[in-house]
Amino acid sequence: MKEILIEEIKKALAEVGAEPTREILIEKPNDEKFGDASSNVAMTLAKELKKNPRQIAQELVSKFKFNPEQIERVDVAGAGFINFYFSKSLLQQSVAQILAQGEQFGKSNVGVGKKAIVEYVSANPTGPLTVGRGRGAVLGDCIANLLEAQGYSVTREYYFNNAGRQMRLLADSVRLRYLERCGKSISFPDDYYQGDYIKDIAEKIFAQKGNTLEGETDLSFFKEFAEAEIFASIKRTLLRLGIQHDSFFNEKSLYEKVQGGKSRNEQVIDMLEQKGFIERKDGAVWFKTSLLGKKKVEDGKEIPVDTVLVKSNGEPSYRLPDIAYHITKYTRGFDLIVNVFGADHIDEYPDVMRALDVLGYDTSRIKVAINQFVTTTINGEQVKMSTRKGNADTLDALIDEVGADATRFFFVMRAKETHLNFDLELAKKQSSDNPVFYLQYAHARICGIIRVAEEKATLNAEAISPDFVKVLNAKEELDLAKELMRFPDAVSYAANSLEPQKMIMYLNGVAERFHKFYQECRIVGEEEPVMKSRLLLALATRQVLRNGFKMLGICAPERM
RNA sequence: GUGCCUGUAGCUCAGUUGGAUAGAGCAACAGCCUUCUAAGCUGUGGGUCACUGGUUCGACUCCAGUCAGGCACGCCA
Repeated sequence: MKEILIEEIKKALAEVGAEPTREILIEKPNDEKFGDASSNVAMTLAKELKKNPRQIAQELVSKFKFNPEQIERVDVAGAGFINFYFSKSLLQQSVAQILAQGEQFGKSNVGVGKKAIVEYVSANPTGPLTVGRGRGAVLGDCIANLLEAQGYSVTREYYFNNAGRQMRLLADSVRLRYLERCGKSISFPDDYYQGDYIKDIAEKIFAQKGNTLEGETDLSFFKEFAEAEIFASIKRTLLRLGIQHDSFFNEKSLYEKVQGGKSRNEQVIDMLEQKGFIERKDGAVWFKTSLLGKKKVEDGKEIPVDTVLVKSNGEPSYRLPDIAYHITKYTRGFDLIVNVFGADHIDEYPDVMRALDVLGYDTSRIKVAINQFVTTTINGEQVKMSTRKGNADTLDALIDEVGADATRFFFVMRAKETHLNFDLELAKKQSSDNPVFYLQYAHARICGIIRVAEEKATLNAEAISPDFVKVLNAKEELDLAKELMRFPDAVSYAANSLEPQKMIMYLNGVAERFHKFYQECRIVGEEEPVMKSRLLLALATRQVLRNGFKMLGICAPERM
């Protein structure tokens, strides 16, 4: 529908002899008396054409040739808004169209033939997922769903590192707990992993091996055992939320030699060196980010800053594999690269972008979704989340308390850049305060109506002729149809901005319109044509809710 | 100290390249169930859009500064 309006505006502009300098925007006015769709195109052109915006709008409107079956009338209002009013038959037909398209309704083909990669979670296997991680996990998953709905072929990737200092620390933490379990007295350092899960892993080792590993000083067994346990637990937690990755990318592979005898890490250094961005000093290899404008300010003076890629002990810093990893996203042929990560990783990303940029990669393909932290409060008191300290609020515990649907919903119902305050006490309450119930209730209600209607009127709702949509007439019916019609726009809007919460906002509107319709319009017991037309509308509403729920990854319950 | 994010109703938050009378849920108050699920619907009250200045026909939106909170600032990952 939007396309039709934009097309017609473009045609009219051409006739008037004006060029649309900016994208033509169609909005839904916030007051229904201003029509069903609105454009401010006349006002944006006022300055260039040196004309009164109202006059421009009038001229455009006089050129419009709309099908009266679709657009009833067009007005000019306010400072120069062009307001469109949809005709009844358009709304009626849209209901039939939704039912015909079924699960496909809301999908778009803008991404067909394009490959997208969404990297999310990417937590190293050092402990259970925290509540804070859950936000990025759900956000990333919803973004992947939305992109799929846009037609992209989407790869969901988890990038992880099972080497390095943190893993050694983890392994030794497990070893010490194991010795403790064997009855040895140990001293457990403060900077080791404190969580109870370490003891659980040690317990498992003890159950399998008894005290045969007491004298073991090599950490590799402990490391591998702990890693396998923790990874399994992470995957289990994610699965509870319906999250499954297609690909697990091990950072270690970037250290391994590929054809030509060099690792991908080394290749990055070679390429940067060719471009003149490498400097070797103090025994380390530096990326000359200072040449690219990186600086810090100290005592009012600006100091250019370079970045270490290989430490003086010969080990790469994490930035080097990060760059190499991103290059693989290009070489693997992804057209759209989405990275989802928490605010704590905000500093590494400009370095990666700088490197990709100087190496000639098109960084406009990369979209970054940075989610702010989740602060959890218990009894009004803030709890800091840290895996190492062991007082972490685990994502698993949260799912136990509030269920998978509410967990997913809570994490994406707010804009990602807000600091989400997750009140555990409130979330535990399984009451009607819970906003996810409002949506799901609408779905359950529809299912209930259809059940009763099929029983009492002995009919098959799915088999009702779509011709009955022509009976739809009441304001509440047409308002609901109008809202349903907007679904495809809502999906692409949410997908383009990587903001699943816009989907929730939209679905809330649908539920609201449905509840109003329900209040005013009875279905069962009405005359047959009216009943059938309303059943069609209810079915279309159910379809939109289902399609939307699927993108959010929440259930569509038949009863509540 | 520097960078990024945030500040909108009592609370949690929406607010579409700057546009029409700043919205929703919860909480409060008042109504609506002999009829398809009242986890719903209707209505009322509630605002210095953190503060100050600037840009312009027009600013919650853009710019500058101030205040408050979060995060990050390592040859840790």
